[in-house]
Amino acid sequence: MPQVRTRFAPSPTGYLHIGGVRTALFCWLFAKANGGQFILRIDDTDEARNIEAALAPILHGFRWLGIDWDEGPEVGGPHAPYFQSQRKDRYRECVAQLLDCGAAYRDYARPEEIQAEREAAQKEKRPFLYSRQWMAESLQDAAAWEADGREGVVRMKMPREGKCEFTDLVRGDVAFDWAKEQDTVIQRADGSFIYHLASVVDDHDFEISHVIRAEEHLSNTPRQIFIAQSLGFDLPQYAHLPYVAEPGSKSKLSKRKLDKYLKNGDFAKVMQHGEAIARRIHVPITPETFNPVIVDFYEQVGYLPQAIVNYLMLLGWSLDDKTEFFNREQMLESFTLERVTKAPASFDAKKLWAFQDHYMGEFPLKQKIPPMIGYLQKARLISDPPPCDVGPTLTRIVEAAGDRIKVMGDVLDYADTFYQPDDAFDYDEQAFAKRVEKQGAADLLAEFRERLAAIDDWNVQTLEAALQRFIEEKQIKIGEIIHSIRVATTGKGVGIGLYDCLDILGKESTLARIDRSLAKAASA
RNA sequence: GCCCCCUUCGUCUAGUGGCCUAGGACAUCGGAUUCUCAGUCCGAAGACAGGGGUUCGACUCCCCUAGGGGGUACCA
Repeated sequence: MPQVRTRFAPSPTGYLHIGGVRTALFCWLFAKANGGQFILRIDDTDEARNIEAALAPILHGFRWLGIDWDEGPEVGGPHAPYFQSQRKDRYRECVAQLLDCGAAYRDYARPEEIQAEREAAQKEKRPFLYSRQWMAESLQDAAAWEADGREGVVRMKMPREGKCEFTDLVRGDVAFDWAKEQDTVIQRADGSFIYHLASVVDDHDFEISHVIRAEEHLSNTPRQIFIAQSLGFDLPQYAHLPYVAEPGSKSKLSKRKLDKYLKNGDFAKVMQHGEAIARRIHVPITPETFNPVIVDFYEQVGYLPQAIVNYLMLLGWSLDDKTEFFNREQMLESFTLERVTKAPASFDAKKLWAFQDHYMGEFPLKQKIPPMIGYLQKARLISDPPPCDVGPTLTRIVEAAGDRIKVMGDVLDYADTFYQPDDAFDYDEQAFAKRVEKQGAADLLAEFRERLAAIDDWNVQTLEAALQRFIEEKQIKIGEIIHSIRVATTGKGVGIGLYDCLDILGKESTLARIDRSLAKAASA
């Protein structure tokens, strides 16, 4: 096989769409699995103003996911520039060549005139084909029409017989009638260039061997093939991927329909969970920047990139009937286009969550600590720079929390109380009412507080022993006391194991917190 | 309207004529374990879009219908 080169061509929109990443991932995977290169090209044909700013989050997102590019923005490469906005001279040259060889023509029809022909055809239920009435056969034609105030566009003079046949690496053999293909515009009246022309020229110039893109381009392929062939280019291999569909439907996933997706329970849960974290770390929550259709959402909330990549890889691809987890090497070893599915796959935020759960579980404790310190800082629970003793304590907390922490941001829920002052930590009032203010609970708590006060050697074992002895003497079940201790010392109804909790807190804090809670209960 | 593509449990999928009374995963629902929560273990329920062919035999091949999606743009 000749050198494999694939490309992904994002538009600088300011955000990285989850569906776009999936397509890019497959391009990257295919290139890397075949010892090739992955190129990033920027589709900024329409006069985008602030390209740099709109591009930054996209490049950042790719890097975060570990999808690195061999050529493109910021890294350059032998075919630079990789921005369509900077390649207009080249497109102009190609249009001239197309005009010269007769594959394209200048057309002076007004949009209304084309529209009228189209409607007439539809009325008669026959396929529309432009009459080429305003096709300039000569310079004189052109001059005359221009004098008439008409504006010219450049159209491809598509073949009107035969079939366009090609083999798609995902779809198999596909065929289109040439006669059904419109004389597509390649250059607008204002001189700007249409995507199809730019794309074909770029793919050729950048030596792209495999055009892997979303299936919405399948129907566009014949016209691109014609443009490429007319320019004398060798054709790349094509592979059209099914698009990523919205939760619970087969429509294409779109950033704009967030409201609709939030009606889906699983999607809503993931969103709410993310929002709760975002609020605590002061990340603005707007549909434009913060929602589960955008990759940045996951980075903010603290998902692991490998979870996202693994999930996305399995959206429209599978190795067999069993294998679910792939590390980098396994991905590259097993990825093939042949095993890409043909039908669209809906995005299931809950399943992504399950992958996150898995990868978080095997992520080394030590490596969790630095990012988690970041969350504590952003939530203003600790200073920046962090106090030097934060590491060991946080490690104990995180270890005790175990797999309760699903994403990095969850650390806030389990650690916050340990970083708040004994006289000012927050209470979950509902839990407090249920467990501390309950009949008799405060008395038991007060009694057990004295047992705690008597412990000299404060550790998990002695704490557990003390509580066990206490419930035996009192002839009560552990459930009758343990919850009130938890709420009294942490303010929360749920949390890490109680003995770990008290040990981390230390004797002094534990007693102070119980006292504060008893006072609070008494005053209620 | 015309052209093209697609269609297996709620979701992601395995399945290339007999291995399928259709397998796995997520979600769901039970039950067990546990100091809460999370987890873990065990179990249950759940699909070949419909109709015709072809064949000894069809989830697998062919045709039709329906549904979904895309294209038909001086959008990408």
